[in-house]
Amino acid sequence: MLDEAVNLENSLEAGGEPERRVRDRGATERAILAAAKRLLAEEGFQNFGINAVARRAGCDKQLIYRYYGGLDGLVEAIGADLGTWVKDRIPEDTGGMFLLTYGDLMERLSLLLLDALRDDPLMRRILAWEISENTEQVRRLSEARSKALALWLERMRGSLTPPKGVDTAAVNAIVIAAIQHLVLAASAGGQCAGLSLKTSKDWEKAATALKRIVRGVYG
Amino acid sequence: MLDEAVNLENSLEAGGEPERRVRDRGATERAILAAAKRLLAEEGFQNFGINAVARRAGCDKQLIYRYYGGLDGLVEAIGADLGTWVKDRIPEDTGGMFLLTYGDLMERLSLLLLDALRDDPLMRRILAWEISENTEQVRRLSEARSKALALWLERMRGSLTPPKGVDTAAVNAIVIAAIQHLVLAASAGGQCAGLSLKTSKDWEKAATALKRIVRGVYG
DNA sequence: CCCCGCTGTCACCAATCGGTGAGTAGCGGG
DNA sequence: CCCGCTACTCACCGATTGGTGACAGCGGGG
Repeated sequence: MLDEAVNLENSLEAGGEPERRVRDRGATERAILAAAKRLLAEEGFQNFGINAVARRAGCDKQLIYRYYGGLDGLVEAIGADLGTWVKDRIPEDTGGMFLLTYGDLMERLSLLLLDALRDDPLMRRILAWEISENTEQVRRLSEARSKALALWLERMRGSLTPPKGVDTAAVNAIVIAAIQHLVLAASAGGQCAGLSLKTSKDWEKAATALKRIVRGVYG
Repeated sequence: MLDEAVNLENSLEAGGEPERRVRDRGATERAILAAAKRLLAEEGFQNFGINAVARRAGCDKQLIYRYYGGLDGLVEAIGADLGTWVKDRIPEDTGGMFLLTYGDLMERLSLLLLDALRDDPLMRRILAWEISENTEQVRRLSEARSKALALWLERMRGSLTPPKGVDTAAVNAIVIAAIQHLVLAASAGGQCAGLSLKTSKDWEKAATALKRIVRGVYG
């Protein structure tokens, strides 16, 4: 998949013979999808359009219309691809520790989510997109992302029962919101609410504070 | 200021006589700024451009170049205008309660910030902009917004000393991040991490959870 | 074998973008 | 009254956008 993308991309400026493309619809489709994902991850949703994707995929935009029915279909394909996100981010074992309290679990999950978002530019861009626009396109993508996140959380939680007397849904949503905004702000401007978020030392402080907050509610 | 803006805007489609504009540079400048702020607040940064602002202000874009030196200058003017945000949002008295603990203060501040952001579309759009782009334009605007927020927090805090043993800067940054993301997500999609944020009942639940979190760290 | 279909390319469309230079219109001072 | 300064408008530029129709070339089935 990646090889094909690179090949297609380079075929634009590769000197020498014209380097005729192989006629392989499947490969082209995958190359387009890969190019779209890379483009979105690297450049953001601002300049994400038919022309840009076609340019990066090294093919004509007409093919995007033909194979995906336009940008909407392509975005939908990206959303469908997001389902794989979960599998990649689930450690098989719990790292030797088991029989956790809910507090232990949420602390661990928070830090895992923080790290996962920190090195997933595509997810970050989608998150920013969700916040900035409210088109049908984005709504579908948002739904896919949300479902993936929910599934991830559910898998990680296992069979642990949440404590009583606390609105865990609301509390967890706020914790997740904090994590997401922290990562987004850091990724965009290197800081959040005056807190610098550049060096790994900065992130340690943030992680410590996050742990403290989670521990504060869940003991 | 508002009257002028409305007047200028309507002068486009107002039937009847041409409704000649008065030649008043100051008024035009203010009308442009007001139009820009309204446009940004209502439409977001996506379609925020010279043409759109001029269209909404009911004047030629050339005037924007002349009076503000282009979009950058106009954005800068918006940023400068953000300084007034603080004054509008500071209640004169502390509502009868004084001599608060730091926990009391942060709880109150959190809820105030939540509400303030909830009914300030311009601030929300700027926030979303900060997260989605990293141009010099946005960086300046971000700085102005950040400074306004910091000033607001400082004014509200008064002379209360923070507790020891806690990285209040980091913790507060995370709390603020949570609030901001909550409001942004709600404004865009009506929910955040599976938590619905539409009805006032939804928001009560969120506020309660937020209070619980703040109380958890600051006692 | 030829022909049809599928893959891929190219040329073109109207609309909009940011940006600029030249020209018009009205107010105020002499 | 008239002239000049200034606020303001208009027309145009090249670039880019999303979108469409026509065409080229290879390959497999009749």
